[in-house]
Amino acid sequence: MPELPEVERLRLTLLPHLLGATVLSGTLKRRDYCTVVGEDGAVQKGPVSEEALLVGGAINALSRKGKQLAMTTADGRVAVIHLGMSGQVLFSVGTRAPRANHQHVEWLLRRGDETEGTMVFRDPRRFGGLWSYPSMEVLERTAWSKLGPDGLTSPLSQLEGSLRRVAQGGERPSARSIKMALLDQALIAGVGNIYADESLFLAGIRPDRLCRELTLEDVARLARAVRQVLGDAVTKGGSTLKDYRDANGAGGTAQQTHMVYGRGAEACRMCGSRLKWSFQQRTTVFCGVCQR
DNA sequence: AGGATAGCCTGCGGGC
DNA sequence: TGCCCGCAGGCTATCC
Repeated sequence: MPELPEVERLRLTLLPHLLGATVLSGTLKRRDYCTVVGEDGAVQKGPVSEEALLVGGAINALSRKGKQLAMTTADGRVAVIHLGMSGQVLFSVGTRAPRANHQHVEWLLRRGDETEGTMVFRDPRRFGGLWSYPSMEVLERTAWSKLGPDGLTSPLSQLEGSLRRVAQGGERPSARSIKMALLDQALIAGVGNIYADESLFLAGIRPDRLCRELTLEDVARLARAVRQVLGDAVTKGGSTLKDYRDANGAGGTAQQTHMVYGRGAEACRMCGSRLKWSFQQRTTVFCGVCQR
């Protein structure tokens, strides 16, 4: 369940291995795992050129928006990784990566220090994927512009602004529950099921509250909670529930301090009352006492 | 057009 | 022990 903190952690741990590295080769082991986007935004699945896999390029940036990670080469090409729900990107020194099943893409790199390294993208459930763009401009125009402000790096006022639009007194008050809204990447980018539940708990807001009934105070508190929950999780290396690993194979520890996620029917860490389950299309856990 | 829903996909845990 | 079922969820397509 990689969400923003896990992807950010992956970015931070990949950075020292990739910055300045030259892509010697790229292999797509599953043909339909990569989508090539053209200059006009048209998409094409199927056979992928070496160019699309960044071969021959020198990686000069790793950027992230929400849960998407973009690798850029000096000549402008971009490859975007979505981890989906079970995706992992592992880096290893040398020309051979540890073998595992479901390895869909493999890159051989020559790093700045002249040693060779291998980067493998594996994704058992295949909810993730690789997207190739001719330039950052096309990525921004066709995809990232549709995402809301990044939950971690956008100014707090923008997160608040996004939530305000769908709340009481906003431009288009929404009949959706706030839980569903938090999962909407067009509203705030990067929040998934784990951190939506955690943010709502911290803000003291019930997940089934309707957006249009939230007050401006609720919205301000929630925006701050989202920012804090995501930031804390990055510091802890993300949540490793089962699959998640950073580029070096290390797991995170944020799951140890979850207040509600995965704790249905257990005692609330704040008030001791029994946490409740609900299903807003996704499993949701909350405290009926602490959250109103 | 906003909002709800189905479906993609594999691994795993529970029940029998 | 082994099999079947249900569940996990990010995202897109589709329907109402």
